[in-house]
Amino acid sequence: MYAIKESSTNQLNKNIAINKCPVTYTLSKIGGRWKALILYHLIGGTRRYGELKKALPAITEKMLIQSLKELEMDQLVHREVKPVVPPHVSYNLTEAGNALQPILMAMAAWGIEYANTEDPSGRCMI
Amino acid sequence: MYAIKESSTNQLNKNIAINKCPVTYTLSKIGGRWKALILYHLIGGTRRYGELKKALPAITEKMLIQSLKELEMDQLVHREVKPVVPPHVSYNLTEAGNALQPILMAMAAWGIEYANTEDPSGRCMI
DNA sequence: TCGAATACATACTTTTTGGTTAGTACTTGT
DNA sequence: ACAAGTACTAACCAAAAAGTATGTATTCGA
Repeated sequence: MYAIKESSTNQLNKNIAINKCPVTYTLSKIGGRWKALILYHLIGGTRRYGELKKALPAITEKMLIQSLKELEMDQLVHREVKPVVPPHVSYNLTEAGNALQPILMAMAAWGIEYANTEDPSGRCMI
Repeated sequence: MYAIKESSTNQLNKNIAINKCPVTYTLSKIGGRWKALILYHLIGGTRRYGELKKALPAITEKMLIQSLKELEMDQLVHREVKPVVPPHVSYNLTEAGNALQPILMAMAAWGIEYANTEDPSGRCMI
């Protein structure tokens, strides 16, 4: 027989880990399928929403805006809207976002060295 | 109305990302709730199963061995069994695992700088 | 007046990840 | 004979993450 769950230990454990450990904290900000990738693309400089979409053909629009929104809330990217029509929205790294660059580069380097990724340039054109 | 799903785009997308992008590849190896943390603890040197368990009180045994197993399969940690009883199993980083050290350290440093984690030493005693 | 272009929003479903509970094997100490 | 210690294993389930499909607003140019 199975006992009843009263609250999410999953969520609880997550928060414990995030609050007590900087490594987990960092991972919570750049983890998931797409965030690191988006950040990596923004290292190149400001990008419009549509440019990101083109650079990441495999991502769905939902995941792209969802990720961008979370990154914005976490103050890793900055969103700028030009009030024109059709809309013109661009994204670029904040200071904290920029500070992730060494991590992202190190991850790319490690991946290039220890994996057989198809594109050894590390440009991440997914 | 909803169309029928014939195969996992989720899995597909994941594999595309992993195969084409070294950043995503790296993340796929150290992502998730516990792996980075375990690796981080192994930086200190060889640890027994029970030592890891004690160091990470919040992790369940299932997640600990599951993570260790995956890390072993990915050749990031090496598992050594002494055929005694009670069993004596220890884990340590492989060369590839060791090469992750700069990334882990950089993640810890970023977390310490940009978060208010409870333990600013970065020791990750969860 | 209709379509194209841009940047989203929302409701819903599937897939994956993580947690719960209970049990195993083997030997030493009491 | 039985508990304790060590390192697991497996069946089951809940919660989170990711994907699908469809719809919105605005204005310009044809």
